[in-house]
Amino acid sequence: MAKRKSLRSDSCPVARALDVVGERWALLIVRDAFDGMRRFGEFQKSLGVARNILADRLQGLVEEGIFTIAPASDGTAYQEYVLTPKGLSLFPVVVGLRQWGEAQLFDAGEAHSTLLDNKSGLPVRPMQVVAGDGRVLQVSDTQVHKVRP
Amino acid sequence: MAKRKSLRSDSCPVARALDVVGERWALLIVRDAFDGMRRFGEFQKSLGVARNILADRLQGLVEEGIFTIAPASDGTAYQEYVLTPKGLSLFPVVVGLRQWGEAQLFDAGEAHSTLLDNKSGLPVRPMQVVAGDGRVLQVSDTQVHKVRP
DNA sequence: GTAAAGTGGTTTCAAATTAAAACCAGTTGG
DNA sequence: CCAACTGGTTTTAATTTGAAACCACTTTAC
Repeated sequence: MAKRKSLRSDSCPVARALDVVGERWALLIVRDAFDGMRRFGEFQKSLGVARNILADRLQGLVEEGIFTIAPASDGTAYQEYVLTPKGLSLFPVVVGLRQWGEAQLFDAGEAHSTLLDNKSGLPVRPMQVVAGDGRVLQVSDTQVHKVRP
Repeated sequence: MAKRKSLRSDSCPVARALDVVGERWALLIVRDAFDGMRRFGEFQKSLGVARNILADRLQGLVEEGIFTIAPASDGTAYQEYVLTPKGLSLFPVVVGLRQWGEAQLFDAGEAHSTLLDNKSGLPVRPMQVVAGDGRVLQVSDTQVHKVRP
């Protein structure tokens, strides 16, 4: 196939975002990091992904500033992959995907993991698009304001 | 390469969601649909994607129940791709990606499109993870409650 | 009514990407 | 100090991708 067209310079933020994290493994790695994983081997075991692919993706995510490489926190000479603020700010995206998956991709009665608020132990609220005055918005309540290309 | 491992049966909703929409074009097609596009040609022109790829992706999204095929609304014999409720419910995911892109992938002063509330004409609020009692949660305020695998 | 243009694909083919497995060097544990 | 662990890289083969050509049906223009 011809080389993938880069969307990095697209004026649409969705396109740019997907150019960076819109790949089979990227957000799963980030999800695992939200879950506390930091080591190459932890990600590899959790995801079952080929090691070369994982190495490539992690390097890409580091280049994108989503992870940083830090010395291992257990005192060994190994390294860890730690989320940057840029990576941490993907939290709402991953939670949105999680909730969509929970609602749309599981049979009734089929078990799945859930995201809980530590303080109350209860599930978090469904993600919603909210206007400045607090109204919950549907697609039809919004429009994209385009800038000149 | 070996055939891609399916995540369809993974107990993590994030993994299942990415198995369905975690592909370069899927959410861009959905984004265009949010923007009012319905015809094959509209998507093709907007995305610049090869037609065989677009045909394949649209067929997959129809099979997943994210789009339905409907007769053209302009009275011609052609067809249109219309979002189902399942597809419409991806709205918070796409908005989350948009806002992450806006915040992290544009230089200061670089123009980008924005999502506006029709009623006020103002940008929508940033997506946030919120607890039942209304507290805004960070990653560290939450944990995934796993079910038996 | 017919020809040209538009719509919505499918087919073909070369190049790029992916994955599995083997391999390897430095580190750690016993 | 030797075996196992960690974090990769290399090799190889299959799969996926994309561009372009092709095609059939529909609509529009004349």
